[in-house]
Amino acid sequence: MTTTAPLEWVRPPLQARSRETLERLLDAAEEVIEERGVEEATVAEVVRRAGSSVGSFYARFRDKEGLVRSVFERFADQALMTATDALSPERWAGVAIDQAIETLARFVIGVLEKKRGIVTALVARAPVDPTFTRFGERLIEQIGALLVGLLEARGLRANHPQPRLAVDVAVWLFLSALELRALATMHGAPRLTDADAARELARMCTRYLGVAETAIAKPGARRSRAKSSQGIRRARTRSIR
Amino acid sequence: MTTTAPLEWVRPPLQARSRETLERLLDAAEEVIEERGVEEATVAEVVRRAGSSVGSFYARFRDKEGLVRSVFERFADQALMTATDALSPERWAGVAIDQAIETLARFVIGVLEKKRGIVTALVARAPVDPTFTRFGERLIEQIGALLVGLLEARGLRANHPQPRLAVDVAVWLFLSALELRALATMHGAPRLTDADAARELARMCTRYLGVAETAIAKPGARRSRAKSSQGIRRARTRSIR
DNA sequence: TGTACATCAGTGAACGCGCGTTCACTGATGTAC
DNA sequence: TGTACATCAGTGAACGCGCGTTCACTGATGTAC
Repeated sequence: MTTTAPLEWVRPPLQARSRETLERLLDAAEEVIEERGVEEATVAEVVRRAGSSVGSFYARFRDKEGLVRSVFERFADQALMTATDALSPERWAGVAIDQAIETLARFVIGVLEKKRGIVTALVARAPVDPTFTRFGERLIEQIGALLVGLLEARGLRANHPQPRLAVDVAVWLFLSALELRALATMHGAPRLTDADAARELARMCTRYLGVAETAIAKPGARRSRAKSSQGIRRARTRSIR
Repeated sequence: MTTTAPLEWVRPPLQARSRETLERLLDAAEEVIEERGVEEATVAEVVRRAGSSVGSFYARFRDKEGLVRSVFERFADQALMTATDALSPERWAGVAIDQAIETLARFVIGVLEKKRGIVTALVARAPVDPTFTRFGERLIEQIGALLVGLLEARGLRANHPQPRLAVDVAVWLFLSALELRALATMHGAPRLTDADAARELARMCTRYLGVAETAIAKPGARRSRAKSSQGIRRARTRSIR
């Protein structure tokens, strides 16, 4: 009633000092969640890692839930930005569509490996929290749109009664498979090597969408596509930390 | 040291009465986990629903973790049994492979909708607990083997450098996609209708595996395959509760 | 430039709730003779 | 068939740990004149 209702998860900092504290708290929280999960990320532990104090914490966040949401929201934003950057048509000029998809798959595998903890937590929250359900939808939609761009730049169109839907389905399959694989790949050797997984996902996409596949390397063979994988490496460094 | 080390999650009941109590505890726990998640499934609440008592609980289970593991193990067993039953070649005699897959997809969608809570909990545990990682692998392997059987019964073989691997990949894609979709589909209308999802998964499998697709119905059209869907309905009633 | 004051930012001990677990006890079931 | 005893099964109050949250206080920063 006094001021505009502050129904936010994080109280905006007003000075540089507290903005830095906020950043440190978010970083520390993301770190602990990544290492030990949301349940283990106690306020005391987060605060300790951030070199802050309990009081400072509650000056920034309404409660612990506010912290968790903020971490997730920041992560979701980064993911969307990274996707946009990684899928810009210029980056992939001159690269065959299936090879582009394969390289992208390897990139996503790498990211998910580092972010397994948060991804797990996010997936676990989706059934409970509409916010994060919608995040997944937005991710698929946006990546779908970008993939359409990649196809159009090559004069390709899905051989399918509903080409646009087909692209979204392909993205859905691609992301689901890699996400679940990332969660399960923690213990022991993975059922499928990273290389196999990436190659087969590319094959699935081209075959399902009915866009011609170029010669996909036989298992064991190596190809060098220095240019495109370099581009991806840049993208990772830039947007995903 | 006294007897053989009882390193089990559940102390085996010795009388009929305590066996019934154990069942009621497991049922109650599964119920609460399904409705409100593992965290909310407190010992007090489980015991209350089971019409039992805290003391009885600790007579059966070493600790709360023992309960959770037992619930998961029971669920995993049921899932494997159901899969075996649902994929027996006799059940699908005379049904085109893509139509069989589409029907199976619809069945899995139905099951996952009812078991969303436990599936979520299982997925969230996979990164932490090798037992449940392995459960996922076993599920894929077993379903893969059964799918090969379905293909062979029709004289089909994956058009792929490594046909057996391709089948496993298809199963991996199939299950991952439906699992993640089940988690995200809780709020509001799903991005993709159940019918669309099932149809496209069937299309993906046939195209990726390179086995001919029969005429897949256009979106909106209805087909009746009373016989096969009847079979599935029986399977659900029998093995999955 | 200096002073006074308001607000922001930070600190950590203390509190209290919720939950898993223990334990002393009562009742039921099985077994030996 | 009956009696005595051992073990199994069940009960719920009490305990204590861990964790989120509060609060009274000190120090830093910005602003008005």
